[in-house]
Amino acid sequence: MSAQRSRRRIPEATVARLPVYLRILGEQFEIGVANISSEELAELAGVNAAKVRKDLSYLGSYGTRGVGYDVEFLVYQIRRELGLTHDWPVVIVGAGNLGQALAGYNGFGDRGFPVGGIVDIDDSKVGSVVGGVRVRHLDEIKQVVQARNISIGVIATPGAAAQDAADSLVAAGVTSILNFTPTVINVPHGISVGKVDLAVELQILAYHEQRRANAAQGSVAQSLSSLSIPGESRRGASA
Amino acid sequence: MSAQRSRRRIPEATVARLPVYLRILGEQFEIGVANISSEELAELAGVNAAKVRKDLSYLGSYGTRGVGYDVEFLVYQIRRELGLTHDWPVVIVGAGNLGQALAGYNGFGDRGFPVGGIVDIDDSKVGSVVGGVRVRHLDEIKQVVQARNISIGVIATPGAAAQDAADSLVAAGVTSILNFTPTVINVPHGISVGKVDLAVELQILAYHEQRRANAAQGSVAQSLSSLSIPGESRRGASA
DNA sequence: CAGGCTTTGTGAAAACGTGCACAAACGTTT
DNA sequence: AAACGTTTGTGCACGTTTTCACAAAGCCTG
Repeated sequence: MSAQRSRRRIPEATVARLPVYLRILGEQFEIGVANISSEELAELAGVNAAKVRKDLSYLGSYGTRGVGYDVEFLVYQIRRELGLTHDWPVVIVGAGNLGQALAGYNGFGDRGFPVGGIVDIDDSKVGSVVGGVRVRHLDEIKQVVQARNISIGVIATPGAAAQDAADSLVAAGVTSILNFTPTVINVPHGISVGKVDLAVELQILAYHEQRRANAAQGSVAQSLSSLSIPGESRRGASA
Repeated sequence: MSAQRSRRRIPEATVARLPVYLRILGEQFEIGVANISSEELAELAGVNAAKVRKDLSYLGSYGTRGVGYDVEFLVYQIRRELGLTHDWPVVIVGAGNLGQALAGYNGFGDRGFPVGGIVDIDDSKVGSVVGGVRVRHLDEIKQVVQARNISIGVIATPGAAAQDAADSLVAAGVTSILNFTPTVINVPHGISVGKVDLAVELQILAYHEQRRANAAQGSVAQSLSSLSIPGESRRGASA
């Protein structure tokens, strides 16, 4: 039974990076890499090596000094910490363009999040099959959620319907929501919300583009264009 | 003519929130709201009012004490700061499931990012029309980019092709990339990279779900699970 | 089994982001 | 024109995240 007691709480910034490490480690394992150093993993993830070590240290002391980390073991530990030891079926609200694309996207189920149901408010969509799942009416969401014990919902409706969708999801018993609309949704305490907004991402890039343009105009031609590595980072969810 | 000189650099966290304010302000303007306080805007955006004021203060002192902010003027200022005073056509690499969904998604062009081109490496896809744009071959990407003076590229390929796509985009002259694949890409200095990864978002939610489950098991059924309203934040790009 | 080389794990410092609290500034009312 | 209520703009303290730097711990070689 349980040897491990209460893990220290993992910082949100670290939680957001663990999936990236996980994916990379999985790939490395596939191609036969049995051991990896923080330096190598950092290179592949596009981050600082010290950050990798600190992130991994929240899982426990699973590295070997002078050697590195056992890839397979690390994969197991990260999966365990993220709660990926079993599947998390999701319910998609909205069977329009986006909902259909999401349902058809295999990289969804492949990564432990099978589509457990799709609902839509539009009768003309109900009954059709997308991604191998039959679309049911929004009114039946509670049955869908409870039948499969679903705790994660995805909102893929038009923005105007997002709050209604969120309310329906919460009423049906869902406790985590991934919102693909640009609308900000309100949920009760205790419900986690994640957001993906294409327009926001593009507008951030536009800001950098515009900044580049201004800088080029302000100063003269500058910059060496030596190759190097990028740099990513992530966001937090709720708390 | 340029009256304004060098703006102070805006923190990345603020840049990520400005699009959210912008959207809300646009909606408010549509329904006839001419003036708004930081408190009201904060409520609608799901953030702290002081944060709203600090964010807006990076644009300049455009509020009126005792009154609030002029909605229309604020919309203009944010758009100007984000570089949204003109369209930014984008080129999509990959005409598969995701690429087609993106091209067909109107909320893309509607928000100032029209699809200026789609390319794919697969000859069988070349020539078909998605979202009103004809798919061209990856080899022609440079012509596509230069003909429309495109500076933003979107990677919607399978993960394994992401680095190649990034290289092609950079070679074609694109300076900002939005990567929809789970693969981490390397780009030269000076190229901005944004990333959208469904699996990562879901895995973060899974972590919170699992944590909730553990907590419920660890302690007895406890009262209200205190934690969490929404609360979002965003990421930085490269440099 | 000692000495050298490598790599982890982590304290401590620096950088960054958030939220409180309040003076300054504005409109309104008397 | 003074007193009052409202709301901005920001200094400051606090919390979080990143980065540095190095001792501790392991392997390997001779």
